[in-house]
Amino acid sequence: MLKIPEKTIQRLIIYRKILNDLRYFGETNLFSTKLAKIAGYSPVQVRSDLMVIGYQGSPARGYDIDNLETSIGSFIDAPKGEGIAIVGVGKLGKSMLEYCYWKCPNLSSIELFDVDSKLIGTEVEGIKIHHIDDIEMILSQGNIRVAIITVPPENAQDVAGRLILAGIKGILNYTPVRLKVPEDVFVEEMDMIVPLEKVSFYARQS
Amino acid sequence: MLKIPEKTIQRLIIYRKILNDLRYFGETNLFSTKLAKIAGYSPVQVRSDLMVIGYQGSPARGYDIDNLETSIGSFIDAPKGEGIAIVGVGKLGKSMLEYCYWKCPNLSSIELFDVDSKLIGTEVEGIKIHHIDDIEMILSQGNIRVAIITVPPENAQDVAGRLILAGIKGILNYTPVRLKVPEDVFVEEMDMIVPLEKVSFYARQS
DNA sequence: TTATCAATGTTATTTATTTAACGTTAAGAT
DNA sequence: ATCTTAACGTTAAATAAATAACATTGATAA
Repeated sequence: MLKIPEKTIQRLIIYRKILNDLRYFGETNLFSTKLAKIAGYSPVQVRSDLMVIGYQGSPARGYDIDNLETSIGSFIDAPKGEGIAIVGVGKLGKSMLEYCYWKCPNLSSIELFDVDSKLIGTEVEGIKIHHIDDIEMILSQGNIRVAIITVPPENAQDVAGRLILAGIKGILNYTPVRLKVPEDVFVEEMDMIVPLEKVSFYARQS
Repeated sequence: MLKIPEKTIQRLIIYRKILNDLRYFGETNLFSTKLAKIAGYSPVQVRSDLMVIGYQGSPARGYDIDNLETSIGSFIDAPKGEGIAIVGVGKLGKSMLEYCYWKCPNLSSIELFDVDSKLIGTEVEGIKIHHIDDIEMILSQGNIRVAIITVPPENAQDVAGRLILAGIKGILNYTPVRLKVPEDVFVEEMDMIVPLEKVSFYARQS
């Protein structure tokens, strides 16, 4: 399978969000220049990204917003919706849950896990928290391939290992730990100290 | 000034964290191979990154952990520590605050802002929450150049504008809004939907 | 003292990504 | 009907980033 650059995928997701917003405001079509300006890229970048998904616009009318949004969706999204697991239901985990719960249109299911016995069995947003030992049992039922890790750093690698055994193929790692995973597992680093220090650095350069 | 690639800066920050951990466990020196393995990059990558900061190792002993950590620090960090402002003290803002408060060694000050009158004047981690209208007044006193935006999307652009007027040069944008900023302001997009959809996509590819 | 050797620093090559160039298309005007 | 034009799709060039190649270092041991 042809490997599509991560940056292209990221931009497509951003385009889709913008198109969604514009459609909400009643817009029906737009040109690459406008999309580029809103997204913060160049028009050529936009056009060559759209080439990847094979979407055809018209020189006269540009892109049909509704159509393009749908096209990006069918390229990016899991056809039957994505199920995710959130491991670690602390403050950050709860933030994530609420965010996903309300803002992710393509989420078909969310499972919550923790080790704290005081939390097990309680509910957040109507979703019950399971003990982490039940991960394999629960994940084997649904077709959940994505997990979010929001546990203390010392438990991160262990949790990652269990998730992978349970069939997880994509991880959002909110811990500062560098996870060791098989190469068919996709890890996105979500630690917030790195970007904070990075922004601090570049803010000073300007 | 020579522009240093963002990826290099990110990796340097990651190296520094790893070195700090190793030092904590009593290690004194290491080779590029080991650092690369832990970080998940190639040894050449590590060496050429370290070239950027001009750090010299020894073919026989590799890199002195203590020295290298300090060298990266003096390259990356603000000499007198960095002050940051967090705008929007909801669940996510509070998570961020706690995280920064406990985990960021180089933070010299944190200011909190919100619009909710119920929050103004109350404290989190002993830090008082100010009204957003006081941003310019308060930021003009300290030398705060970095801000974290964790407000509802509809207020994001307005907040960004005010921050920039108040002299902010770097922004961590936790909203899904594409901010319009002058080009001397560095923005790091922290929206979590994009990476979630991205991981979902690549998890399906494998 | 000198030869060995493993790991470094640096330059060159390759690969990936972005930007530019240019031919193509189709609506609207002449 | 044909010309103009602005934006598209695609190929080519330029830039940026990662990798490979190789010369350099300096501690160790013969």
